[in-house]
Amino acid sequence: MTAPRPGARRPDGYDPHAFEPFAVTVDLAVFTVRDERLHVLLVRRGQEPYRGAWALPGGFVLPRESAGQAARRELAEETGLSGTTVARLHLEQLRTYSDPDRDPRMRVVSVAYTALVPDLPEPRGGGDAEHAQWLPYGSYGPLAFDHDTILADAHERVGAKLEYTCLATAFCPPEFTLGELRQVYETVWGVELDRPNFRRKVLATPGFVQAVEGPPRLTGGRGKPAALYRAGQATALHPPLLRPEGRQE
Amino acid sequence: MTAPRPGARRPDGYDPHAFEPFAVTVDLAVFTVRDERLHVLLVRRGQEPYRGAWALPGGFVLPRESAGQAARRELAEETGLSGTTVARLHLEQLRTYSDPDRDPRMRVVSVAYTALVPDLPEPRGGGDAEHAQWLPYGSYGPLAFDHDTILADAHERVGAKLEYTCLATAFCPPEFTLGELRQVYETVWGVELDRPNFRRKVLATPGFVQAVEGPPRLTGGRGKPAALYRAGQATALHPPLLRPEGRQE
DNA sequence: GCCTTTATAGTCAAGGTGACTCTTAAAGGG
DNA sequence: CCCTTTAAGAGTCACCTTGACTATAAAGGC
Repeated sequence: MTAPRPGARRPDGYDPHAFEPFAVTVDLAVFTVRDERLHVLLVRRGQEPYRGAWALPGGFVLPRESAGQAARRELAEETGLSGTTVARLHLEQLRTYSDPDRDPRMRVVSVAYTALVPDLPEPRGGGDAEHAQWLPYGSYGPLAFDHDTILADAHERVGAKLEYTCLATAFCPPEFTLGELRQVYETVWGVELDRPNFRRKVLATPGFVQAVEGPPRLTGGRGKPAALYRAGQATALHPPLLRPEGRQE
Repeated sequence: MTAPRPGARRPDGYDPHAFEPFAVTVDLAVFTVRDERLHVLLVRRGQEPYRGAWALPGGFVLPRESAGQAARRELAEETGLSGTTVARLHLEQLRTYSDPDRDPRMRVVSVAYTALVPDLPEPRGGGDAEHAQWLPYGSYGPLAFDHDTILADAHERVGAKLEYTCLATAFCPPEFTLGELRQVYETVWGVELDRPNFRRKVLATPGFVQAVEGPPRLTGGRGKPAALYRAGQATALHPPLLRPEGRQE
């Protein structure tokens, strides 16, 4: 009834040719906050199918690498960032998409990853169709393949993780103000948060952020200069920072 | 540098033979609560590698099915339950394991699923090595392949989801008492919960459970007979029901 | 009839939350 | 230079949730 299987109890002999070969790829949902809007890294397809449509960056998993290694390699290639820089970015497996018809050409199983990055300089060759570009979330037509679904799942996941992890600092540069951190929450959730309450909750969570000693200023904008903070060593938030009319998956 | 890729921007022509073929399987971490202990469904391997070791049930994804369909099919085969019964069980994708060396024979990428079931009758042919068996969580030696890792990840995920979803009812029969529901939390989390407080929180969450009209009793054990409840239509818990010294992923 | 066990009701103090106000320190415009 | 605008940051207050705890009710075992 079924092919032999690694790790199963079936008595059949093991035959490497008795299974259907699949292509395995990774797809990347890369988010950043730029100009107070959530942006996504996308590439324009130059061939059929979906020629001319936007798609998530990604690529094949190579013979000797794991899906996670493939994702980090693709992220470095698409953003033009150095390997050491990419190694510090937040990259997390989202889930795997395996509908038999998700690619009209052949059977492709794709492991999707979500990456969160601070506002980076425009990817190498900005504006060049050869490289990925930042687009405001939602500001594009339908994406190729099932990438709209993947991106929606990724957005939902990021929004949920902001509630109970310190993930928001991954969107920020090494040193940031509480206003910038609040911007992350407001941008991803699409809501406005009360400034004093946000401040109180963040500072009340040990290990979320830690104050930077230096001069308590960082100007360029209007208003009273804000103190600088660095990401703390905590990874989970207790208690969680729930969004106003919160839902979850 | 890389093979051509569906959904990417590369200008290369598309060549279905330029990628490495992978086998794609599903692995199942199936939990239940039996005799106040958390149990897992395992199969004993009858062949090398890991001959004689316990392993998670699972199998190949067939050419015309998605990973989710494969998982449900395998679950029906391993438990001996009917397709309609299995269709009602809670089944959820956990994550994908793709280390190049996770199977010594060949390249196998496995999509892991977590299933939660009420205390079922022993799988067909109970005690028969041909079929899966329930074992108390942790009561076995090292599992085959990376299945210890998968199972630990699944356990962590289930524990976390009990906090902010109505998942616990998936462990219970159609009608259950609040004591049984509390048993689920205590068993999965490995803690004791205060009865009155647990009751207050569950009943305060709209849509978590709904009272059954009938006679407010279900006896067989000691103590005052408990009222019966059914699972409500809610899926998320607001506010969450946090475990005592809670951690998360 | 007593003791044990479990369900269910109720109390209370501590702490977290949302909504708000007020002050301070900058930038920009006339 | 003054006044307005903007944002940071301090502080208040009523409400609600929470954990810890006490009390009562209803069953079974001896």
